[in-house]
Amino acid sequence: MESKKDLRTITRKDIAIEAGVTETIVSYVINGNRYVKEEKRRKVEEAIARLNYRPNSMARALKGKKSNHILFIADDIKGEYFGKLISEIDGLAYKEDYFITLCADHQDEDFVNRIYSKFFDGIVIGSASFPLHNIQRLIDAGIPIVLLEIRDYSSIQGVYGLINTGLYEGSRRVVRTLYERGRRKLLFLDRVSTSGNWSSMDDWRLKGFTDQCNVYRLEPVVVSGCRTEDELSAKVIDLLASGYVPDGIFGRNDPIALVGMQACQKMGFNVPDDISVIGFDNTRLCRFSSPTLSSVEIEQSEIARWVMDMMMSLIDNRSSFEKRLEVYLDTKLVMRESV
Amino acid sequence: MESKKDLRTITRKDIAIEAGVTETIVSYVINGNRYVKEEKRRKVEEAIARLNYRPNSMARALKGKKSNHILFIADDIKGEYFGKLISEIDGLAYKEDYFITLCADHQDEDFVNRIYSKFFDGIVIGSASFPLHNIQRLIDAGIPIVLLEIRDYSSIQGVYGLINTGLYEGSRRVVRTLYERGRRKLLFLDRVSTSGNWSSMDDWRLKGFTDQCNVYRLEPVVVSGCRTEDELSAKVIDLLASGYVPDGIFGRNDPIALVGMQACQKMGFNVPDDISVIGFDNTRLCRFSSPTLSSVEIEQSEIARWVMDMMMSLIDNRSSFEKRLEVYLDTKLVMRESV
DNA sequence: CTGAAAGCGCTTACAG
DNA sequence: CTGAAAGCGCTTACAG
Repeated sequence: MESKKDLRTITRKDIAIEAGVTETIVSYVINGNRYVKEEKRRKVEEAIARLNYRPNSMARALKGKKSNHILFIADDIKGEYFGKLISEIDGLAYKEDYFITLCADHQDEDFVNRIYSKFFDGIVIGSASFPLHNIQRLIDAGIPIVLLEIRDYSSIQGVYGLINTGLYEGSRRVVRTLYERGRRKLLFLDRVSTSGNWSSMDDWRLKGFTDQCNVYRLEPVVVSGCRTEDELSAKVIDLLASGYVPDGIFGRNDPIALVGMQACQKMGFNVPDDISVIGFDNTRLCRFSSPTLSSVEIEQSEIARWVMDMMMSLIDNRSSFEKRLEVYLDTKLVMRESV
Repeated sequence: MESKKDLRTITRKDIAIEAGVTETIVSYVINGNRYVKEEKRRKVEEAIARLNYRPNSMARALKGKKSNHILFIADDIKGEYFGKLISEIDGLAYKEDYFITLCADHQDEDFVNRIYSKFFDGIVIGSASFPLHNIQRLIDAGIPIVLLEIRDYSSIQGVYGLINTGLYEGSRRVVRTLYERGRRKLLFLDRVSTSGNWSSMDDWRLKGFTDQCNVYRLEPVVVSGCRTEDELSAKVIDLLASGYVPDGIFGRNDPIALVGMQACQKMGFNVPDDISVIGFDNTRLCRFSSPTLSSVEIEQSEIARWVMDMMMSLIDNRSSFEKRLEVYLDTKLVMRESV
C-alpha cells in the first residue's frame, strides 16, 4: 500500500504556491497581524478554502503560539459527575478552538514531567488527590491552572483560577436540612476507593458536614475506609446490627448514599420514616431509586462556563493578574422522597 | 509579576551543557538509536534526571515523531458507558505514554480540518453519528483509525481497526430471552436526543432487535423520535392508555429502559409480572431501581484493550496491513428482577 | 564512535 | 505595503 501521508500534509508552502504569493503573506493572512493587499488576501483565503488548509498546530506552538490543548485531570473519570462537566467544557472549548485532553490523576512524579513537555496551554485540576506540591510546581512553572476546589487549596500560592463549587456550603445545608427535620444521629458515608484514597478533613464535603454538626453539637459517625460498595454495605449493616441506628444519612455521592439506603432497607428500616437519606451530585440514579433520592446538585454549566472563562483569561493575560481568580458557586438541594 | 516561562523551558541544549556533551549526543541517548559511549550516556541520563527534562513533544512531532496524542470522538460523553470506557483506555494509554483527547462529535466540516492539523497519532471513533464520508476521509488521509462498531461500517474502505462490541448479538439475545419467557408483544425504546439524532436501521441495537423479532415473526413496536425523557415517558403512557400493552420492553440503554419501566408502573402494570424490561450497558442504575433492572453488559475492559492494541499496531505498522483489523466481542446479559 | 548541518512548518522582527 | 531570514526544539542523514 502506498503511503498517503501527503494527503494530510498541506502546508503553508502549498497555499503560497496555489495563491501565487510568498509564504510570509500566507502567515500574515492567517494571523491577521499585518495589512495584506486585498487581492492577495482574497487569493490566499480562497486557496486555504480550496485545499482545506489548516496550519500545523505543533509548528505554531513551537513558535510560541498556543497549542490549543487544555488538560483536564480528574480522579474519577468514570463518574457521571465528570461526564457531564467534561461534556459541557468540551462544548465551550470547541467554540474557542480548543481540545480537551482528559487524564486520570497519576501519582508518580513523572506525570508532572510529562505534562511539562509543553503540550498544554492550561490545566484544569478536578482531582482531589493530585499532590499539592505538584500543583504548586505547575503554577510556578507559569502554566495557567484552574482548580476545582474539591478540597482546601488555601495553601497554594501564586496566580491561578479557583472555582469553589459550593461543596462545603452544600454539605452544611444537608446537615441543616436534616436537623430541621428533627434528625440528630447523623451518619456520613465516605467514598469507596480501591486505591485507599479516602476523604480527609480537607475534603470540603466531609468538612462541611462535620463543621455544621459541630454547630449543632451533634456527634456524627463517619464510615470511611471501604474499598468496595459491598464492603461499605456490610459496614453499615454491622453498624445497624450493633445497635447504632442513625436517623439521617449523608452520602458523599449518590451511589454511596444509595448503598447506605439499601443497607438500611435490608435491615428493616424505612426510608424516610426511620432514616432520611441525602446524596450528592444529583445524578440520574436519584430519580430511579425507591424511594427517590434527595441530593445536592452542583451547577455543572456554571462550573464549565467559569472553567473556560478563567482559563481563557489566564492563557491570554496571565501575567497581568496579581493574585488568584476566585469564584464561589452555589449548590441546590433537590428534595425527593428519601427525606 | 515576572514571567516564569523559563521554568518550563528546559531544552535539549540545557542538558547538553549540564552533561558537557553535544546536543546531538543528547538526542541519540533519548532516542536510543545510536551507540553512545557509556560515560557520556550516563552523564546525559543524570542531567536529564537532575533537570527533570522531557523533550518537547511538539518539536519531536514536527520532525516526524509521534505526537503521543490519541483523539477519542464520542457522541455521548455524558453517559456512564463512555466514562468507564475512557477511564480504561486512559489507564492503558498512560502506560504507553499516550494522552487521550476527548471530543464530542461535531457535525461541521471544519471539524475534520481541525483534526487534520496533525495533532493526533490516531483517532478512535465511538460516535454513532460521525458522518461516514468524514471517517473515510480520515482513513484516506493515512490517519490510524479505530472504529467502535456502533452501527454498520461495512462500507468503509481501507486499513483501519474495527471493534465489534457485540451490540447486534446482544440485542438478539435480549429478544430470544424475552421470547423464551413467553413474551410476544415487544417494544423497543430508542434513545432520546435533543439534536434529533435517533437510531436508524444501521444502528446495531435496533437492527439486532428487529432481525430477531423477524425470526420469530413478531411484530414489534419501536418508540423513537423523543427529545427528552419526559417526552418518552409520555409517549409510552399514551401507548399503554391507547390499549397497546407490550409484555416485553427493550431499552436502548439503561436510563431509557427505566423511563419505560416507570411509565408502565405508573399505569398500574407490574414489572416483571405483566411486562419484562431489559436495558443496555449494565450501568449502576440497574442495581438501584426497583425492581432491579436486567441489562446487557458490554466488555469495557476488553474493548479498551483492543482499542489500544489495534491503535498501537496501526500507528507503528499501518502500511504493513493489507486490510482492516477486526475483532468480535461478546456481551453478556445480566439478569435481575425486571424479567 | 561523533559533530555540524539540514530541515520539520511555522511566526515575526528586521530591513527594505 | 512586502520579502528574506532567523529561529522555535527537535531528529537524523551525511560526512567524517
